[in-house]
Amino acid sequence: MRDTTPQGTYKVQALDRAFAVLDLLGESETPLGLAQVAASLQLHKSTAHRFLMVLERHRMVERTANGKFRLGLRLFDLGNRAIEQYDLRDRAQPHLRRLVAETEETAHLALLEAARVIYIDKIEPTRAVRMITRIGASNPVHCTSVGKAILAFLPPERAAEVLRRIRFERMTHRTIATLEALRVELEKTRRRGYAVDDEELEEGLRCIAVPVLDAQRLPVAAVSVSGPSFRVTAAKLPSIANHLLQCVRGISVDMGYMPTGRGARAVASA
Amino acid sequence: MRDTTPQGTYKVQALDRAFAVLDLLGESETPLGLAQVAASLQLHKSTAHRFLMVLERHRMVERTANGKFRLGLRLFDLGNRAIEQYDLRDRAQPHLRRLVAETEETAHLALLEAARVIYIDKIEPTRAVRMITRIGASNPVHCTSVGKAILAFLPPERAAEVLRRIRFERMTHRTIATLEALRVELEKTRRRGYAVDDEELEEGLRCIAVPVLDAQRLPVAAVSVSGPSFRVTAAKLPSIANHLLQCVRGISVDMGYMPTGRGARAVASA
DNA sequence: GACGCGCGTCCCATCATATGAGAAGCTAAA
DNA sequence: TTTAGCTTCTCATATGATGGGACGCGCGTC
Repeated sequence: MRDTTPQGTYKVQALDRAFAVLDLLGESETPLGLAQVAASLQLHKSTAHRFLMVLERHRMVERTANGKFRLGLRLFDLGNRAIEQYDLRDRAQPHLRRLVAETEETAHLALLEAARVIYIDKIEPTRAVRMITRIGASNPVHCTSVGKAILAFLPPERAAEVLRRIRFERMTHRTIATLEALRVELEKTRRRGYAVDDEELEEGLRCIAVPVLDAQRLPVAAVSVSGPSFRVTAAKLPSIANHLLQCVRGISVDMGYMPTGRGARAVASA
Repeated sequence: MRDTTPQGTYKVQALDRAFAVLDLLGESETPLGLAQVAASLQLHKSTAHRFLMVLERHRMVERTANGKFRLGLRLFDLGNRAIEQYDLRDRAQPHLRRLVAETEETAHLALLEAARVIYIDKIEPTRAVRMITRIGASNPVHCTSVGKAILAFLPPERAAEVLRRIRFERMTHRTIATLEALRVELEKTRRRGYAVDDEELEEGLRCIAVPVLDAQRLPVAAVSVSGPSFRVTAAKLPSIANHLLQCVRGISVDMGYMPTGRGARAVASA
């Protein structure tokens, strides 16, 4: 396994011990007494006591009515801040780079907002013709592969909400123009596990996308590969889709959404 | 006087510093560099560096691509374990969902800690405008309905303890600003059995809350319904309060606080 | 009631530990 | 190339954590 612990050096005994206490309390089903903590971690009573008091002052642990210790709510607070400021973008970037290297086409990372998709990152292959997309820009869901990828795997009620909001603007002669046609297309997307935009947003541009699923297997974003139709041919789609699936799986693991690297296919659940 | 300041003593410098680092990163919108951290906390570069390396080893912080630091996912993990131990949240959820279905407004579940309330769960109606509250966040007791709901039903000596700690920050022009005014409000809350926050935290936001009582009839949490003042009108309050009371009664039963489903009204004991 | 036991709290002399000055690296911009 | 700003690393020092041990409390047993 690629070890992410480059240096075992850098030690602060007090911190290692304190975190061991938190770990222990986190593992334990029930609150633990001072003596139990001290014994489990081979700490002297007085040492354990001091740590617990300090941790309590920081609300990292708290005491139950009978004086036992358990994890405190400050952790809950910090934890929520951690994922909040945590952005998908930084995590996804290395995976996107690899994807671009593999496919030699442009990759996008996008989020769904209302009935539009917003591109939060874009990676281009070095020698490709520049695409005109701008990070931060948005497009309607119904004519983008990222939009369809997210929509297809959203729970029905949330998908319905988005569908209601779509105004079927026509971008090219191939743009999906009706709710019914879109429904059919989403079903197709679910079955094959990836979404395709075949010149529906822009003439000559073909894209393919898969959703990034969170721990609840809900799509939080989508990754796409886009390129000129003459290079991104129908025959190549399955192979590109495969790279995409590997890519989003990597992202999910890095986000902590999937416990291990192996897990089943990221999509194709329904 | 019997000091409630449990311990100003008990110090472990290393821990205080480490938690200061986590606080800082939690406050900051963007990831911070080593130099920024060291400067903000008046630590020496090398000290800050050592701490960050250790924190990183424990996955309490992580580094962005450009080497800056932000909170790590271990905190998210521990934070979730922290609330798991109160299984209040899990047990309450179905009841909250029903409440939201009935009222079509946002419901919150909150705990009291020190002189603040911490939101541990939030359920939003499907088509509501999203509220900005973040799970894990906290607010002062005196300007929230959940805070007042808990405070009003706490035994006098424990309530006094909390009251002493309140710093009457003003959030809107309606925020309760004095201890006396708050006392009157709490008395009113006790009499009618539910607490109201009438734009005291945020302009245009009205909330109503009732406490969740444990087996000893002591409040352990509170449930609130919040919505824009134009929808949550004064006329609707009694009806919403009724739904709330049913909701917390259900929670109490599920938690094993009340032997049967019928028991008397959850509140209105005093 | 007295005793023993387990547990949490507290104190303080000792020395292991964290500390921080500073040097060395690294990268990007001038 | 130099400079500036940042991170990484080393090491002698004394600060700050450590843990032995005393104390007190509550509980169950004799």
